[in-house]
Amino acid sequence: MHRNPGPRGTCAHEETHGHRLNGDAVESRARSYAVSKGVPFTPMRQSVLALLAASGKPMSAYEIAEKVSDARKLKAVQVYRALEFLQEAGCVHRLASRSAYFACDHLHGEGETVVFMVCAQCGAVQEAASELVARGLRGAAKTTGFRPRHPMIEVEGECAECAGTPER
Amino acid sequence: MHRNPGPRGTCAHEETHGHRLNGDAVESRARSYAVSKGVPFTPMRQSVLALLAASGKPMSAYEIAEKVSDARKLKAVQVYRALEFLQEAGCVHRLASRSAYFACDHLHGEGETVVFMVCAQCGAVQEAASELVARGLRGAAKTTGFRPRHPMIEVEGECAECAGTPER
DNA sequence: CAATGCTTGTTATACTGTTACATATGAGAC
DNA sequence: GTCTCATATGTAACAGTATAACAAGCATTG
Ligand SMILES: [Zn+2]
Ligand SMILES: [Zn+2]
Ligand SMILES: [Zn+2]
Ligand SMILES: [Zn+2]
Repeated sequence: MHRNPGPRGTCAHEETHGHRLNGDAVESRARSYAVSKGVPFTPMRQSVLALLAASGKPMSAYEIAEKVSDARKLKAVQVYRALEFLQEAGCVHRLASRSAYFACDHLHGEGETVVFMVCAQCGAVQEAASELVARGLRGAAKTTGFRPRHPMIEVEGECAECAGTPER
Repeated sequence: MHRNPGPRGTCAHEETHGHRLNGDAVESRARSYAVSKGVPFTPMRQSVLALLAASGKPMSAYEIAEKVSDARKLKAVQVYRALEFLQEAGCVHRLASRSAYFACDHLHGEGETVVFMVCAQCGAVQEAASELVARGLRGAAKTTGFRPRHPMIEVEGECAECAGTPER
């Protein structure tokens, strides 16, 4: 469903949406990953990813379960299973600060240190890789001999729109 | 309980303990905060803080409820209330990546950007403030006009001890 | 004493996530 | 085709995390 709607351009009513992303590109990344693992990209996985990509904002697993495809009401465990696959595929991230999940259309390199910037007003998430942050983390670790493996960086704040349009 | 045990030096069996911290100093910080807010530093708050400080490792709220003072079995809500106070007082942090709480004996400045380094093996947490990370975050935010407020940085990895003594 | 403000005790409930097991589906192997 | 195997799905129960609501206690103060 909702395949090939043409180019996903910016649309006029951003306030109801999260950061617009290219759902087709995200989905094709998921498909590639599925192929590479020799597993199917099932309708279940497709639906969850499509919902997240269309929303563009973080949603809790239960929120996803309610809203997926307007049809069959999913159980939480089904959503978690789909999310597990999508996270492995790199199409979805988990926001620990909110226990929420969101679609990502970036292609993250292996050692990349990614910063999630979460708007406290509208919930939208922006991502940025920062080599400077990565260096800072390595420096912090070195002072104590800590061996860093998986950094998790989430910054709460206000996105440009919400900061410019307070309380709207 | 376990007041004035003299200087808290390193002890011989670190594997069962987290990073040793000065429980007295932490508690006195909590007392100061209580005074400054005109509220009491109650036995409830004292017990929870003492347990966390003695353990030196992150514990879940329910774990705290079970282990506090060996006596009266606390309800979760009581633990959460104590933790709320202690977090405001700056004596306890929450680890979002583990939904766990740990005592902190640092005195964090207002805008300080703190990195939590969590050992995947032993669970111990080390903290370090990094101005370099702070600059990196500001840089990442600037590219999109994001206004950062509360960074949350948790790095999973291995502490020096566990990295040096794998699988022991 | 009475009023106020905060803490505590208690119950219930919401939200988040996992385990276990039965069933279905789909791709090779025979 | 059918068997077999691995994986995905359906279903139920449960474990773990966190908050809401309200009664009761205990202090300080007027
Ligand atoms: Zn991403
Ligand atoms: Zn916003
Ligand atoms: Zn700290
Ligand atoms: Zn360790």
